[in-house]
Amino acid sequence: MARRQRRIPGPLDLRAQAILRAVIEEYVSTATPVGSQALVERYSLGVSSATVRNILAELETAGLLTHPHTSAGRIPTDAGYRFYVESIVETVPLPAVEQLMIRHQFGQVEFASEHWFRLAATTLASVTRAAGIATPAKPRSAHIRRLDIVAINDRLASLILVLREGAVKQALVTLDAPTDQAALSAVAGLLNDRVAGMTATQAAGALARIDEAAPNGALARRIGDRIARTLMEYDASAIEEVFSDGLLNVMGAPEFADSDKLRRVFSALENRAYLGELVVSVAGSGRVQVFIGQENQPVEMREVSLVLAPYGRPGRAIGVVGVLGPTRMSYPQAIGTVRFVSGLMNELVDHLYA
Amino acid sequence: MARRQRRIPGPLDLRAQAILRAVIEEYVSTATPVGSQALVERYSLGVSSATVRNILAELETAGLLTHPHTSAGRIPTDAGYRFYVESIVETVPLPAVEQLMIRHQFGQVEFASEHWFRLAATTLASVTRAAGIATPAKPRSAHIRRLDIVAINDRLASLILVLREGAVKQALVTLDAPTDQAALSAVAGLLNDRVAGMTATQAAGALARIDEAAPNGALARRIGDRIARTLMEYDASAIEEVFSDGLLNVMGAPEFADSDKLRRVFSALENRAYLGELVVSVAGSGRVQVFIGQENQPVEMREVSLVLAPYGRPGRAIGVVGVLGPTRMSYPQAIGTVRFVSGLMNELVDHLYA
DNA sequence: GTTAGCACTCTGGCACGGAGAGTGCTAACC
DNA sequence: GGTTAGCACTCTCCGTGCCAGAGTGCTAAC
Repeated sequence: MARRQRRIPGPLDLRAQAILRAVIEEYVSTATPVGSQALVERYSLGVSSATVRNILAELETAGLLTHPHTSAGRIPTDAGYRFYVESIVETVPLPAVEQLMIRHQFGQVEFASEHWFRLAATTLASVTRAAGIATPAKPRSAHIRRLDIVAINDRLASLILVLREGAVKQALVTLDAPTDQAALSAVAGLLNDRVAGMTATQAAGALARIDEAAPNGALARRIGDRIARTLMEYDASAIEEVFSDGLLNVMGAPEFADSDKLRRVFSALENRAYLGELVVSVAGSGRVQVFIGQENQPVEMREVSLVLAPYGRPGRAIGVVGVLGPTRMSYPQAIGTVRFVSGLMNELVDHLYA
Repeated sequence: MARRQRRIPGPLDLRAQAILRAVIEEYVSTATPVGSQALVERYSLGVSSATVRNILAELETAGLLTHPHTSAGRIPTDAGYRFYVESIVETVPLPAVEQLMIRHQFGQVEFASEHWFRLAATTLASVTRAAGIATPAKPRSAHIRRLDIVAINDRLASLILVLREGAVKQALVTLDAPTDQAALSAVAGLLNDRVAGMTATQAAGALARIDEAAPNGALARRIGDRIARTLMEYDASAIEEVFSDGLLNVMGAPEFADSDKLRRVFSALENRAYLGELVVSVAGSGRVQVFIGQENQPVEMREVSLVLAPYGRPGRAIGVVGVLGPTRMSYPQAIGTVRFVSGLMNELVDHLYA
């Protein structure tokens, strides 16, 4: 059987594919190594366990399955899952009933766009029984739609920036001299005229041309600086926030009975650099992406899988929604669900920009 | 030794207190049951192990220590920790060096008040090596300082409410008829005059008196309703958000090697009702509160302890900062740190309201 | 009241052994 | 040639027994 040796999974005959599929699906649902016996009993393969054993051995030399030890059943390798996802199984769209239910839930929170991405994570978590993750849609470079300045006391003001992309940013500004709300409103009016519709760099340019000698000029300058800095900082961060829900689902999986594994995954999730990079790459791809076990860069993530999809408008704001689960997860379902939710988020964003 | 039987820990002689203290401090640092031998070796008690054993037995009948099994050392009970915290140990103020370091960190984020409470949690986590938790300061009933309306498209507007307490709330409003920014600004001006400085209920009253027949009256009415609802919803939630950091520290403790315990604690932390109640009670108390193991209402929290303190201004906004750790934690240090951080937060809030 | 001494108890680790599961191989079969 | 029955073999898992070690509680002496 080691006759047709192959390193990369080549064209597998249909029967082998069916058996690989059966092993994966059985393992996904039972979490225990799958033996030849169990396969012939539970799947109508039309062959005996001995034949199945031969094929299992083949799949193992092809690198798609392994053995925890000699007398145990087979479990899929990461490559096995990958092959399964790419070549064997067609992704199942989310059942219409669930689609309707989710749409209904999103209807409930109606127009509180800042909560959509949280709801997306929660929904993904409950449908897939894994952890749902989501980031708010964030533009590569934000545009100021409008700014407002509110006095807090005579030396302190709150700067409120409404972005074209829907987000609101807030910052405090200390003032050199006692200033009342009237002066602040005047400056707000002035600056609004100057910077509305601009990005951080454009605004910085426009603000540099403010005449400090003009009435309220120094104040406008000071506040202008704060605006530019706030926007720059916002643009500089790849992700604003990563919201996750249902981590408890993942914690419940038998592969995480050892709390050390959990620790590793959690610590990877606290690593904003990694997540930011991931989000950027997924956002760039424009479609559902699957990262299985070893395919994840950080070692701590090598025992889990991610199914991620971007949402939003490429030119404008982009965010990511997805699912995190053990490598032993139902990929077709996860992919279908993530695809649906990202589509739904797209609709919502479109509605906002229409 | 069962002569002076007592249910509630009565006045313990000084030597017994010293031994209880030694047991607790030894157990806190080693996480293994403490035997009489170890005590005489590591603490200069001036008596033999036999005497120590007698006293340990006394402490056990007093309910302050237990035995995992006959031939094991002693571990403190929750009552033991409670007695230790209340009667034996004086809380240690945070070392000046660390105080300075923390002040410095808070200086770095300068005036982004929305981030203070996150930083507080992060700081508490890193200093105490447990999990830090914090909520933003939230008023019992919010006051509108100012409102602003920004058109998103001709049927959709973003409502921005700046609260006296510093927070900014955002909501979307769908419009019955196509409306431009000019009309929205006019309505914003009108409503600002009407509701500035009001609470939700006051605003609802004032808004009810808007004449729908007046120019822009219907629009003002619609937006007014949205304002009232947004404020009501904000007031209704006991807590806005609970931010936690350093949960990894807690996960690392040996008592959580079993991932099921972790699961329980996490699920309790997802229970907003419980947290809300807790925050309210701590906020009401006005001082550092310690909840040890069994003293926590939810069963899932019976294996951890909380050290919490309120911050903010009683009449206005109040939040909570604190630490969550295993019952086997260094209470004096935790209390000292929490006290310092809540004091620091008070200073910051005062500065904002001054 | 304190202490030395000692019997007693319980855990944790380790070796052993049998049951069970599943494999790989061989030889027969269609 | 592919398929299958049969079987020896391997490895885990689990329960049992055993031993060393830690620590207690008690007693009797100081």
